[in-house]
Amino acid sequence: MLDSTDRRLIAELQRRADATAQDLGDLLHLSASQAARRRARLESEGLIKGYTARLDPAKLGLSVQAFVQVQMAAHNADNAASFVRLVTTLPEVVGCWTLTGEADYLLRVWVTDLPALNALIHHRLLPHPAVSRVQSQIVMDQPKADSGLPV
Amino acid sequence: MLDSTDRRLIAELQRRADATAQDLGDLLHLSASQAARRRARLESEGLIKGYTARLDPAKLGLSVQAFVQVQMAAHNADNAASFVRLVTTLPEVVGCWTLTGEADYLLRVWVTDLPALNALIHHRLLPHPAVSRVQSQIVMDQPKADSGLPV
DNA sequence: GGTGAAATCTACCTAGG
DNA sequence: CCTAGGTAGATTTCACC
Repeated sequence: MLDSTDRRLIAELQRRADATAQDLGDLLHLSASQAARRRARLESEGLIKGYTARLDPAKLGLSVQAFVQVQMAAHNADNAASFVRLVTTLPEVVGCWTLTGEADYLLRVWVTDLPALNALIHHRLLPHPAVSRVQSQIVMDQPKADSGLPV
Repeated sequence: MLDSTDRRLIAELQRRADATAQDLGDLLHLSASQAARRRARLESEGLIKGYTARLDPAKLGLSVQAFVQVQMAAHNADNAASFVRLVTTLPEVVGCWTLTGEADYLLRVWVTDLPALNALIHHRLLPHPAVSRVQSQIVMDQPKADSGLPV
């Protein structure tokens, strides 16, 4: 249901989604029509959920990336739903995860500068009634940028 | 140099990179040729670095996502370079950041199951001579998936 | 795996501010 | 002079063989 050619195909599409069917065929030693057919199948199966542009944060004026750990005052569904609603409305928050362990939420944020990070924390996150504690760590370096999923 | 139309354009391309010039033109109330020209300009300027496919982890058999904090035994350039080399060769590690604070590296990993996570930690990370301590937290839920950068 | 019609892109042209 | 819209040729996709 997913052979090694499919895996090489999706690996390449994670690297370069604008590859043409001809490009993919050349890479996989397949005809363009076969490569296109495989890609269409992976899309319709939902394995490929879509395509996105990779942007340069610096060229958007985003110089500070940080991870923010957020602890909740109480662990109930209302608090959680309300906080998640807040987080989804904040464009600077590009990812949010709930983890095992003590911190309730881990946020990944991109902001223009340090004052913007402080504003986010003190004027958006901390005022929320369900939030009890917020701890942020700035990203100094990113030795491995978001590579795609392992295939 | 980057007007509101450009911003709406890149926002849409983060959402749906396979939009045609016609689609983008309709959205932005521009002709297809102008939308295509703006996209080409943003690509050549490097603001759009490329395009990638978004995959469904579950359909790839990846059921466990985790964040792994790694502390180094000593803080010197050789150790760091050696560890970064290791990390870049591990496909399960889809992101690696160095943060302010006590943990030296934060890794984001995708694995098939919990044993695979343990194997990664105990057979790949901990045996590295520069690594002193490893702490992992499993992702329970992802209320906000990797949304694009704020534009 | 191949083919042709349809869609799309791209380079060039013209018009208007 | 710069930006927008239009057009034709080249490229790519897609449905069918």
